Amino acid sequence: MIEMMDNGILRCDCSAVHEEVVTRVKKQMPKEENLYDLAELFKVFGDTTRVKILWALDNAEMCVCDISVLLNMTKSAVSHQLRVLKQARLVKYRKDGKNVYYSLDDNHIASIFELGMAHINE
Amino acid sequence: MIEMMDNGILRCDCSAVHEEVVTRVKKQMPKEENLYDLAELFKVFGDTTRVKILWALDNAEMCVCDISVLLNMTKSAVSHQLRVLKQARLVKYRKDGKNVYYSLDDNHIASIFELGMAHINE
DNA sequence: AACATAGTTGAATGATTGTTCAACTGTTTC
DNA sequence: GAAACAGTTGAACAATCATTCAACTATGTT
Repeated sequence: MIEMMDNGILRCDCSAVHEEVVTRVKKQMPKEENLYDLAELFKVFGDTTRVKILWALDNAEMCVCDISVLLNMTKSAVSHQLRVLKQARLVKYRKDGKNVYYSLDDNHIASIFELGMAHINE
Repeated sequence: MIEMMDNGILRCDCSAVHEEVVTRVKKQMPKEENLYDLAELFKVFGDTTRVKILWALDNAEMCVCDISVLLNMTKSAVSHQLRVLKQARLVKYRKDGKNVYYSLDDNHIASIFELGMAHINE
């Protein structure tokens, strides 16, 4: 039997065509929480500005002003996005005088981007 | 000198602090178009439902009804998301009678998800 | 032919989100 | 101390998006 969800109400408007497949796959699925976190991570990658920032920081440590000039955006817009990247533990920063220097905080990023590019150029 | 953008108007409200870094990084950046496509791809990954569908299809070929039961969602909602995945060339399908069977159309997906999980569990 | 089921589709809606704007903090320099 | 600059922040706005709903197509069954 198909396992019921939390509330016991089946939202789906059909009966399983291949019950054995569904139950088997259900067992092999990661925890709901992990899948949610995974989607949240990709959501961070799912914005042109953030992708550009990450790609840039993969090449060099940069301050907010540098990134602003590079991407031709306001410091504010860049700062907002850096905050998102910071919260996702993708970038780290160090302060030096008036400047705040950002750099990558994860060595998986380049690999993930490579794989993404591989899919696009196919 | 920092290269001007298309319209010649600098949106950024500051002068580059490290001009040489900016120009060097700018040279090493991929084409605007490729970075856009990359972000678009990750945008597809950036939704819990789609992540679940892809993870499920990595384990077995399934029809819409199966996925609906597995995720406890309406066929309509699942079908909408399958369309997005189809457009991104991430899933393919075959028709058989009343059923439409979906399966993965890219062997990078599992690797990308693995790397994403690696970042989360750190 | 009529009916049930699998799946798709378009419009509508509520929620999320990226950028802008203005105001702010903090550091350096004159 | 005041001006200048780097960076942050919160509210507001426009745009995007995931799900729902209702109507539809198409295939199989009786």
